Amino acid sequence: MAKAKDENTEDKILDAAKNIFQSKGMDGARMQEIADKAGINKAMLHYYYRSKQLLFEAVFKNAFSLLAPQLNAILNDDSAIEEKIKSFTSNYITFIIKHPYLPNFIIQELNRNPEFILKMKEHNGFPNLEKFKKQVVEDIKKGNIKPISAEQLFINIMALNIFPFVAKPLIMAFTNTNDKAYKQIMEDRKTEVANFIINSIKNT
Amino acid sequence: MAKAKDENTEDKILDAAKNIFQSKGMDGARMQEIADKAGINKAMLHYYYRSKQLLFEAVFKNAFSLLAPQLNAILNDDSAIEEKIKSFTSNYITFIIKHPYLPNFIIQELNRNPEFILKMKEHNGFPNLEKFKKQVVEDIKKGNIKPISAEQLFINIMALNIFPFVAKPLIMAFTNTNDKAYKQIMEDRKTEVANFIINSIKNT
DNA sequence: AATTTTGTTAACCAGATGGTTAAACTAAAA
DNA sequence: TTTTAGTTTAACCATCTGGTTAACAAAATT
Repeated sequence: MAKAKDENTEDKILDAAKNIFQSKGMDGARMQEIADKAGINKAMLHYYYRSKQLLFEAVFKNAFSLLAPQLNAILNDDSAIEEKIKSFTSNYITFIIKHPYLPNFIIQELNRNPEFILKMKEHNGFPNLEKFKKQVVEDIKKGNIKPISAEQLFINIMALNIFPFVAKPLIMAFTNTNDKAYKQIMEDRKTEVANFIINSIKNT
Repeated sequence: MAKAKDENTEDKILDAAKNIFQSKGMDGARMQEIADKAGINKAMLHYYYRSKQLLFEAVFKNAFSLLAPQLNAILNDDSAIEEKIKSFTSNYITFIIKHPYLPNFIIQELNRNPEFILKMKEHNGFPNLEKFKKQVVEDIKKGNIKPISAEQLFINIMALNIFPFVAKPLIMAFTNTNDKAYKQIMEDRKTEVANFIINSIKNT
């Protein structure tokens, strides 16, 4: 993964930190390793980001702000619920294949430090269920879909999309697949998952 | 969480280590903290388990052997697929509510060290999909359920059951719920999830 | 050109951390 | 009662780790 050489130091640090933090977590990451990866002196990390904690937070916020818009796509979009689920599933899986460490990183670090989410909530663009709730209620009333709480449906959508990546080693072991086969299964899920959800909720 | 006082030292250590490792992970855990929690001298940890790594492995194997039988329940049981899903979902969620750190611990540490799963595969009783695959194929042939690959179905079942616990802080934030409301949602899922899955796969 | 500000480095530091050791203690065996 | 083997502790150690400092270099400002 060759880094652009015309990057300024601050960005070089952030890129390196992203890399190390996302694969090893806050506790497993070493400032020296980040400095080495960035090709600079360790003191520079502190010059630009003051402390490991602050550098970590910069990386975390960065990662989170990559994930949040994806979720908003399903929550605040105007399209029909069936369309939403289809496009979200396909887009989201494509997205994670591009950023494989992301969901696990966020989940792991939020579990280590749950108060952290409060800082994220302050940002505008933090995912919010209100609109989605209305849509679900409306669709149930119209008889388009079977009764289900919007929260449960939302959790199911997240679970089916995110979990397979978070639990990759577990799934590879249980299904006895190698990396290639796993990748294919994930590829299949781009349509599979949407069908699974829609089958479950649509009224026949 | 008062520990039984008649426990022998080895067990006291394992209990304390379980506690610390499962909430802080391998990297975040400190040997001194484990010793303190066990109420003994730090040297005892090394006397009984030689190193942090070996103590950790003891804890991990322990945790894994708690999870594996749960999965075998759905994979190697003889009951009908609909029954399986219902009982598994209910049992599994009950189980995790009792051991909230477990799934996250296993997933986190397997991601940190994916080769670790190989050691687990050696154990007999390691979950295996073969029987479940046959059952799914059979049920599709009979027209009981819609066509779906056993792997995808298995992944979906795991995802819907496990993810909400792994991503607890995320879900609480997005659905804007407190601990009590979250607990209720999980309680509801004991039946909700099974219905969701069965709705999706059963032929009408 | 002189000077101030910003960026960068090597060397260093204090505290934490996993692990060791030798001695003390305990209880069971001889 | 004495040995002996197993158990426990306090003190210690080498290394690692996040962070600091002081000197230096390169821009930017005057």
